[in-house]
Amino acid sequence: MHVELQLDNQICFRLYTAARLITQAYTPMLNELGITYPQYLVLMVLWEKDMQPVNDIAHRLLLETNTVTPLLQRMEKLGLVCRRKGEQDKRQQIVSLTDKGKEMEEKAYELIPAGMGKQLSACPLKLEDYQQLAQELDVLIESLKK
Amino acid sequence: MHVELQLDNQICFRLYTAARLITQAYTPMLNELGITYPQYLVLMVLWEKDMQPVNDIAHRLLLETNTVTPLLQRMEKLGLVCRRKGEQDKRQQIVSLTDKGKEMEEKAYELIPAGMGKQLSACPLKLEDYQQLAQELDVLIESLKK
DNA sequence: ATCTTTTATATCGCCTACGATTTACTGTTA
DNA sequence: TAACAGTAAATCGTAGGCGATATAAAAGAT
Repeated sequence: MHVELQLDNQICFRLYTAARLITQAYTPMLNELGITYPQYLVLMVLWEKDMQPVNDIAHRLLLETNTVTPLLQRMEKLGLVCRRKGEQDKRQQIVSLTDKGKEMEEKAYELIPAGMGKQLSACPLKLEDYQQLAQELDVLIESLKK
Repeated sequence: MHVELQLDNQICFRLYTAARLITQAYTPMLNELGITYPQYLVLMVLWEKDMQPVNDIAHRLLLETNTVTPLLQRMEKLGLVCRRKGEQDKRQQIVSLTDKGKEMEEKAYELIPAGMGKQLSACPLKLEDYQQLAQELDVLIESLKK
């Protein structure tokens, strides 16, 4: 078989796998919070800056609105966010955190860094390795978004 | 907000994003082949070694059988693989490539390395960077699979 | 040999992702 | 201002991922 087509030689397969596995590592903590990983991402975006239109959230996460809209609808049902029409631009839906959504930041702060630290304690990567990894991923991401 | 919970500080968000974007980069070539990225992964596994039970394919890809089974069912409909009961162990389904599935390797070899090279030509990462990235991802993956 | 446990797949339900299309509203132009 | 092009969300359909459960066959125990 062609060497170029071997699974072991593919950066994409590694990214695909690493992304799934590290998301799975978040799951126990996220289960305690009652949310999923993409929902956690949306909350992080809103913790940084509350009251954003759907498009801004989607751009921040590099997702399409047809992914984010249903995500927000589910989060609204969970009582984490609320959505209301934009006042200057009525096409927009402005998404804001409910009290429950805001309070979840403290709970996440108590659970997630500790939980991930525990799960990655066996991982021999050092702080510099993570920083380098982050930097290389940023370069790759920047090149791939058109 | 807590620095630990900022999107920009999260390796997981980078992996999640990089995985999605690089998969999207494969899509134009995979569309020409009429398959999806996970289907391409299964084909690569079978190009390496034909006639494998569902479990072996799933283990190779670090996926669950409840992901792989429907994937294989769709690939069977596309005429890429066929499945038949194992002879020694009748619980197993042995998956093998059809002629169409085998021929796709050559087409993939013509399309994919060239297509990805083109899309990553703007990416400033060098060969050593990719090798290092691959190595760090392998370490991370190894630590995360239980 | 029968009963129990384990194992290999399959099925079900929910939640993403995302291409394609639709709807409502805005901004622009004739 | 009436028509039109552009934009923000929403909707629809298809294909993953994955937890939970079901089913059938194999392996082990009594």
